[in-house]
This record gives sequence, C-alpha cells and structure tokens, in this order.
Amino acid sequence: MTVTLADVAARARVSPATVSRVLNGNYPVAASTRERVLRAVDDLDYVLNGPASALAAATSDLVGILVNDIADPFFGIMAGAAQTEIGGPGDGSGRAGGEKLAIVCNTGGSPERELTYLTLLQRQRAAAVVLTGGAVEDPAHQAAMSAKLAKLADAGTRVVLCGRPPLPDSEAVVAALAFDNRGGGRRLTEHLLSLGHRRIGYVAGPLERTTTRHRLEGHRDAMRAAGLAGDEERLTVHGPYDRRSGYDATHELLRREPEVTAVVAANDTVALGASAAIRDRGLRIPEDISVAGFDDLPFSVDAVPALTTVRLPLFEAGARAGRLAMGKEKPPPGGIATIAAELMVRGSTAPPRVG
Amino acid sequence: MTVTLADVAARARVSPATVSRVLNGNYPVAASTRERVLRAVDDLDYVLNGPASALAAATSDLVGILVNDIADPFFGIMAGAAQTEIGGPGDGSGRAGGEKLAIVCNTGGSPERELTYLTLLQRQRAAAVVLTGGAVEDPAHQAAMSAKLAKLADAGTRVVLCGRPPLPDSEAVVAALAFDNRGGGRRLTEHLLSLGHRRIGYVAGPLERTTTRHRLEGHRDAMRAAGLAGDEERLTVHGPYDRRSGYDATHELLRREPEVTAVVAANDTVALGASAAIRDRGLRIPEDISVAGFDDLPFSVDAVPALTTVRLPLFEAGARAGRLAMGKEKPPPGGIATIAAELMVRGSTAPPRVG
DNA sequence: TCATCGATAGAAAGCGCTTGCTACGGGTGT
DNA sequence: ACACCCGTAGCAAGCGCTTTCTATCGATGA
Repeated sequence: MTVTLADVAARARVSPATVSRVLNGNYPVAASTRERVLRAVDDLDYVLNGPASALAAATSDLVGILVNDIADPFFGIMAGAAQTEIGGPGDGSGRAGGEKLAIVCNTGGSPERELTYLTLLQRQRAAAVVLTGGAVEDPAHQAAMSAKLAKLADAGTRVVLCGRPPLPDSEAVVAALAFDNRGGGRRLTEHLLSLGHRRIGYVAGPLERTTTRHRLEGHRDAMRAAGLAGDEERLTVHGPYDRRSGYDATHELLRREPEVTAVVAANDTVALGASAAIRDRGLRIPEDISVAGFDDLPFSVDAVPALTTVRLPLFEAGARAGRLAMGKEKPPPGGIATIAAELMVRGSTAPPRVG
Repeated sequence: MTVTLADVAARARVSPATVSRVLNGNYPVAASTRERVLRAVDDLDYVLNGPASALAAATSDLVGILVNDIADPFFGIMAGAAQTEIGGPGDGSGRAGGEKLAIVCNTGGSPERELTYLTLLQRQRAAAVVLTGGAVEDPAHQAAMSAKLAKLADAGTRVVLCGRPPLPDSEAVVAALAFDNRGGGRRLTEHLLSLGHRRIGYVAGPLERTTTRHRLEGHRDAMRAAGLAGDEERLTVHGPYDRRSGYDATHELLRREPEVTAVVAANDTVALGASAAIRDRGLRIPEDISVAGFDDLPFSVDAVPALTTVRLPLFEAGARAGRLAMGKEKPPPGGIATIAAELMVRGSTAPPRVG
C-alpha cells in the first residue's frame, strides 16, 4: 500500500486539507501544526500523488522541451540551459516554489512525432512547452502545429519557441526567439568573398527546414550582392544535419565542381564531415580549400585547423526560453526577438590559392 | 472549457464507460459503437486528461531517463537510443499500445538532483526509469538511491541502469548494463605501453564517480603489470568531464612532468582539450606526445589526427536499456550484463620519440 | 417454448488531492 | 462587556477517468 494524504493527516491529527496546505504552502498554517505535519510526512515517507494533485488542481508542473535530436549538442545545450532556468529539482531551495519538472522530448525531426508529443503534453496538462530548432515548412504540418499550439495555449500552457521562427499568425505563443540565421549566413559568405573566394560550395541541411532555408538564403544574398548569382543549384548539395551527410555531400560537390575554393557547411557537424572528405581527397585546409561551419559548437574551436563558423548563443537563448516559459522574464515586444549570430573567424578559412 | 469524456459520451450517445473502453481498447465494444465514439472524439477534438486517467488507473505511461549532462553526446546518444525503443510517439502505429512517453531528465551530475528527479518520477507513478552514466560513490547517497529505487520498484516502476555499475544489494533493479570501463582503460594503456611509452599522464574525471575510478583502475592495472607503478599520483590530474578541464589539466600535467610522452584522457571531450593544450605548448601529436580518449564519440574520428580511443556501444546499450525498461527484452542472467569496450587505434597515438 | 449464455452497454463507486466555504476562538475597538 | 475580525482548521464537493458489477437483448440448445 502506498501512503496517502489521509494517512499523513491521521498521523498528524489534522485534516487532509491541512496537510495539503502545508505541502503547498499557499495558505496560512500555524507553525506548530506545520511542524507536526512535516514530521508525519517524513515518518511515513509520504510522496505526493502527482496525477491526483494535477487532476484536482487542474495543472501540472511539467514543462516539455521538444528537440529534434537529443544526441546533437546543438539541442543539448539549449535544452540543458532551459532546464536550468525551469528549475527541475535542486536549482535552489528544494522544498517550495515555482519549481517545475523539465522533461525533454526527442522528436527526431519528425513532424508527426512533434505533434504527438505536443498531444501528450497536452494530455499531461503541461505548464509550458519550449520548442527548439527549426520548423518543417510543410503547410499542412504548420497548420496542424498552429492549431495544436493554440489549443495548448487555451488550456493555459505557455508556449515558447527557441531558435525557431515565429509562427505565421499565432497569438498562442508567449514568445519566439529566432536566430538570425540569414544574417549569419550572409556574413559568413561575405567573409569568404572578402578573402577572395568566388567559387563557393554549399553543403546544406534538409530541404524543408526553415533553418536550412534561412542560412542558405543568407549565403545566396551575399553571393548575389557580389554579382555571383547563377550557379547556385550546382554548388549546393542538401542532406541531413550530420557528419556523414557532410562527408558524402562534399565528395559529391567536389566531383561536380573541382574548382571550388571554399565549402560552407550547414552546421559545424556537417563541416567536420566536409573537412574529412576534403582531406581524403588529398587537399589541405585552408590552403587548398577553406571550410566554414555554423553554430560554433564546443568542438569547433578544437578542430584542426580551428573552424571558422557563426556563433549562436545557444546557452543564453535556451536559458532565456526557460525563463520565458516560467514567466520569470518579460516577453520581448511583439513576442518576437531575433538573436544575433556572430561571425567567428578562425583557421579553417584563408584566401584561395592564386591561379 | 476543455472537452471531457462525458462530452464525448453525450455526443456519441453512449455512456462514459463505453468511451473509455473504446479509447483503451481493452474491452469488447461493438464496431458500430466504436465508430460512433471515434467520430465524436474527432469532432470534439477530445484529448484524454492524463492526470485523471493516471489517477484512476493507478499507472502512467511516463518513462524517465536520467542523464548527467544532456549537452554531452555521450548521454544524448544513449538517451536517444532508449527513447527509440520506449516508443514515445510515432515509432509505429500511433493509436494503440505499449507506447510510452519517454522523458529525459538532466541531473547535471548532482546527486541531489538525481534523487529529486527520482522522487518526481515516483510522484508521477512512472512506468519505468532508466539511469544512465556513472554513479557517485558517496555512501550516504548510494544508500539513499538504493532506498529510493526500492520504493520505485515497489510501486511497480521498472528500473534499469545503463552504463552504470549494479547497485550493491538491489533486487529493485530490472537490469544493470555496465560498461567494461576497467577493461577498456587497461587495453588502452596496454596499447600505449606496447608502443613503447613509459611516462604516461592521465587526465581523469571527477574523483567520486565510478566511471572515473574504473577507467583509472584499468590504466593503473596495466601500468603495474608493466612494472611501472609508483608515480601514479603525480601523473594523474582530476577534473570534470569537459573540454576546458582537459585543457587545464594537461597544462598542469606537463608542467609537473615535462617528460610525459603520452596523455590518456578520461573521455574524448577531455582528450580534445588535452590536444589543444599540447598544441599550445608547441608540441605535435603524435610525434611529440600521443593522446588517447575514451567513448569514441562521433567527432573523435574527425579529430586531427584521428583520436585513438575506446569504443563504447552507446547506441546499442541505450536501445537495450529501453527495451529492458519496456519489458520487451529478457533481462540478462542475474540482471547484470557487462558491455564490452573496444580499443580503436587511430592516428593520435604513435611510438614515443627515441631518446 | 423457456431457461441459458455470450456479447455489449450502463450505473456508480471510487482513485488521492485541492479548495471554496463554514466554523471556531481569542484579541480588539468602543 | 458586546459585536467584530483575523487567524486557523475542517467539511465536503468535486477534478475526469477507470472498472467492477449489474442489466439488457438477441441467439442458442434442449
């Protein structure tokens, strides 16, 4: 048998209501009574029944964090930061308070899973939901998401987007923190152009993601501004955001166009694969080919040569999203904030060989 | 207002009981009735109230996965793999079944948080809990953990350890999958010894973790077997499992003992930091100093030179833990399985310079 | 033809907690 | 001294679902 509130009440010689109030600390209870109750709780090793409490109170202390790929530090860093702010246990006192249980849900990048997790969180009457990472640009899915988020918001769940562009309409969302992927992509390519590169290959992410599109658009904006439009299709290869894809795509790219002097990757992980491919072809970085990434994940500075990339303040953004989800921070005006991306020039980019 | 079971029942002109049975599919319902109910569910956009259902049924479909550091791929990979098996949404049908909601909880390596998360999961009446990563070796904490796990098991929660040594007593645990950290550490050092290294530095993890201790013991076993005992203390530096720590510790190590010809790191991330420190001192890898890591995380093969390390089958182990948690796989005999660690020799280790 | 049985559906009793409202006592103002 | 009020504690009505037990009905077998 599990111990119930009533058991504790009996042992403390008070009513269940009083025990509940002691535990929730949201109602005055005389110090002596409180102490008696707490002792009984301890004696009996009582653990609150979460579902029962959530049912009665019509709220739960769950906060969901949705990520595309939990094995990718890009998401891990944001999720970890968010969780820090959301509290979960132990971030401070322990006993009382605004503490919520942060749980991270791995969608694997699948739109259906994303939706299903949202439903599950809705079932659990989650207090808040943080969606991280780029969205899929399928209209049907977007509509479904909007509808689902609206429903969540209706039910009192605070929805925050982190590293994801704001939804078309949605008043449902407390705040949207979007990375300036387009600007970052543009500045990165401008850097390459200023070094003298003209034939720049682009190893892009999966076609239908906003992140992919924005970074690519930034790149192309820069190319166009330099009067280098035209060859985009041939110089772009799409693939998943992983190392393997970067490796394969770069081989493909160099086969298509051996004259490439620089390769821009969709993110740092892809850049690692790209670098491996370039080396496997007997080329040196950056002497023969420059390589650049995106995100500035922790390992990027340790690559050899250190990777030129675009720094996204993942931790800060995740933390802010967490605070927003908890209502600890005022949403930005209009509920939308764009988070700047900073160009990090390191050793993997250099002027192209002359000739 | 949210839609309730009763609303659906009214619209389908059946009793709430029938709706519940249709939704749970655990009781015969006439096809025509079922259809009517399902249409009503759809029409009303009904979403089951999780807490209510968990309360009434005295079980929930939550499965907790505890990790030390969600930003570390070591844990991300295991957690992701486990989640794949646990189902969460969308791994298959969608409607029915054994699907559970996998949620990952980030303890940040703190014993208190670990305990608190366990309590929270206990509150939620979690169906299963997977604990990943090394344990902290504080007796008080271990006792508390045992007690807590026993209580969870009592309440019907399936507990699985993944990459963590079995608990002293515990019948509470369904299964424990332990990595052969000691064997891996030994083989790694044997490899270095066979190359001719004699002065080997060790950048260890935090002192009180089992993972740290086992890897270090393996290393020292190998050293001792080679007749090289004695200098352990001076050649070992402890620190957290992160890049920064690897960097700092390696500088410290090389200051203490400039004659070191090889550095073994507690894991690959630390090895990255160690490599950076070595390079910053103007030394080459592996010509001047060999470097080795542990885990074989995805980026290790892309390090330059590629990192010699010990491969842990993180994905497979995580997946197996997931299956065990779901009761989809029979526990190993005695509930304990040791998972082999495979030496991966790559470019970062080579014979020491002569002289 | 009548009792029996199998297949379905409904009634109703909780699951363990929260919370609005009521009850009780002693201190306060006049 | 009397009416009042504040500080506490208890009562009891749910929260929305599951599940046991009972009721119904048409089909079946003797």
